[in-house]
Amino acid sequence: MAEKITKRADDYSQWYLDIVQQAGLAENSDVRGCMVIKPHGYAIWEKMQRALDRMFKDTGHVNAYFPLFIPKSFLAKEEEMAEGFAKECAVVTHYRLKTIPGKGVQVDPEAKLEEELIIRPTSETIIWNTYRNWIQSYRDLPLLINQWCNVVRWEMRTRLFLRTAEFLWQEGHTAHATQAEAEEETRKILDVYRTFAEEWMAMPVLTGLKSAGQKFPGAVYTLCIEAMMQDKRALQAGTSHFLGQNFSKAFDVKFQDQNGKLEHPWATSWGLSTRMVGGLVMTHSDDQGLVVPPRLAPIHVVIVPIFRKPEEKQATCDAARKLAQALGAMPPDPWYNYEPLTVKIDDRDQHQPGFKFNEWEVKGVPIRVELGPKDLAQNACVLARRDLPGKESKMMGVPLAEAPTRIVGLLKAMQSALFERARKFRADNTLSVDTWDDFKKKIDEPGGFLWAHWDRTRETEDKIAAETKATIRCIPYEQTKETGKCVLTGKPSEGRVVFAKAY
RNA sequence: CGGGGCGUAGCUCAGCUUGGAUUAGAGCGCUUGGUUCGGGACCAAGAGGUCGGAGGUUCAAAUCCUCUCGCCCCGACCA
Repeated sequence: MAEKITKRADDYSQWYLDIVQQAGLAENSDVRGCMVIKPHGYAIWEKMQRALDRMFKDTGHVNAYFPLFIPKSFLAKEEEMAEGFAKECAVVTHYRLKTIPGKGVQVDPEAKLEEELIIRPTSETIIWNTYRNWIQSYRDLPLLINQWCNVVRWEMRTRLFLRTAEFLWQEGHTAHATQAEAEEETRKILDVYRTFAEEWMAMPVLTGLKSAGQKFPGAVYTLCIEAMMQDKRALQAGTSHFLGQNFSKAFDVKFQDQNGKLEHPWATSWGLSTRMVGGLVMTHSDDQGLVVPPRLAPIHVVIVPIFRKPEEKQATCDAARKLAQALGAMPPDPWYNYEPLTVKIDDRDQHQPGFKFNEWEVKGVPIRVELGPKDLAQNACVLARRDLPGKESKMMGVPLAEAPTRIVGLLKAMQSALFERARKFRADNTLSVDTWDDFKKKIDEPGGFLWAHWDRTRETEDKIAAETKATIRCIPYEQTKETGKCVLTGKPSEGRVVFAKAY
């Protein structure tokens, strides 16, 4: 355990892989492009799930589950979606193997499926095929359903969490009687995502509209939250789509309104995936290891008792257990989703304290408590915050009786400090550009988010992408009204959009 | 899918050019015992590898050849 982590400044993508590996988040599996999410990584995902799930429930959504397999013909019913996903679909063609003595197994050619099944890259088709039977009256609407599941997109090039062939996510699929209501839902979910990203992940995000070139195939438009990683590249962190009547028409879903008239319902869909775990790593972690925002930390506090003699071990561990109990008994707080604080006591005697300090720093535990004979003698302990590493920032001589309250205070302080730091980083790496020369220069150096005018055409967007590798990340909601000239073509523009190189 | 790099112990790698005396090695990690213990301890003794896989050349292959699989980087692609 605990070797060197490549410095961010030396090799950012190696640094990312080192963090993921050494913090025990995930590893590559023997299946190309598919990862094994290890307990510590999965625990973070579970925390994300619980926080998001509560937010979905609080906004009236319910969970359900739809099949992994989708008849191939379903995909074809919505043409734009078929086009968008055809190239990355895994296909099931047979339903049986046969064993060959001494040679293992082979696909039984007799067992060919009449209709091939694709493995869901997303579930709009099977869900809207099901909704046809569920929706008859305006009284059946709105239908507000979410599912937590895995999906498969056969990616050429994969990176742990950020882009894998199989990943975990939630996908919401709603049906509404009116266009206005569906559009409101699309916005409402975007707001849920923004709140989740900023308040739970401590990850500042831009919210806005995707350009036509970047939207979800099958959507009328796509809204997104977009974050900046520490290498100044953009990460699409969540998307919410207004689907219009595209799927209700494709799957012939109709309802009778109050006047007895048959109408196609209006749809939305929205998703957020395990990619967010990668985003979390790349937003907060440092050269020492993982940094997890306290609200999503699987372990909030680690207590390291310090001892040499058996009686010291006894005494410090007793005190550690007492403190852990006191922390666990803190009143339920929506701030950590009404869950008890999790506390780990590291009483292993095969490692020295210094080793343990480093190991828990690599794993990103927000608060460390050091508890040795000297502290015990004055009924105190030492506290250290993960985002302020080093000996200097330790808080010495904190009375044990006050420790639980102090720790909760530190967790909250750390959460906001992480958010502020990330926000400042984004602000420091965001600039406006007005000329094409300036754009080409600044997209490479210094890089980051470039606010620029754009003539709203697909051709210009593609040209800029081809020449600079920068894409339009979003057309932000929050911006000052300003007319100008497209940075490439000079044609009139009614507002700036954000360009960046993206993951 | 194209270009490049790399696959030898759990991890990082040496050995390969010039095939054979290396009985396949080192450091870290792991096991056992002892001394240690407030920022990655030390000593000793151990366990652990069909050299990514399959063919081929040869008296002899980790080493040479062919094919194949995987990983990393760059490109193309990417809701």
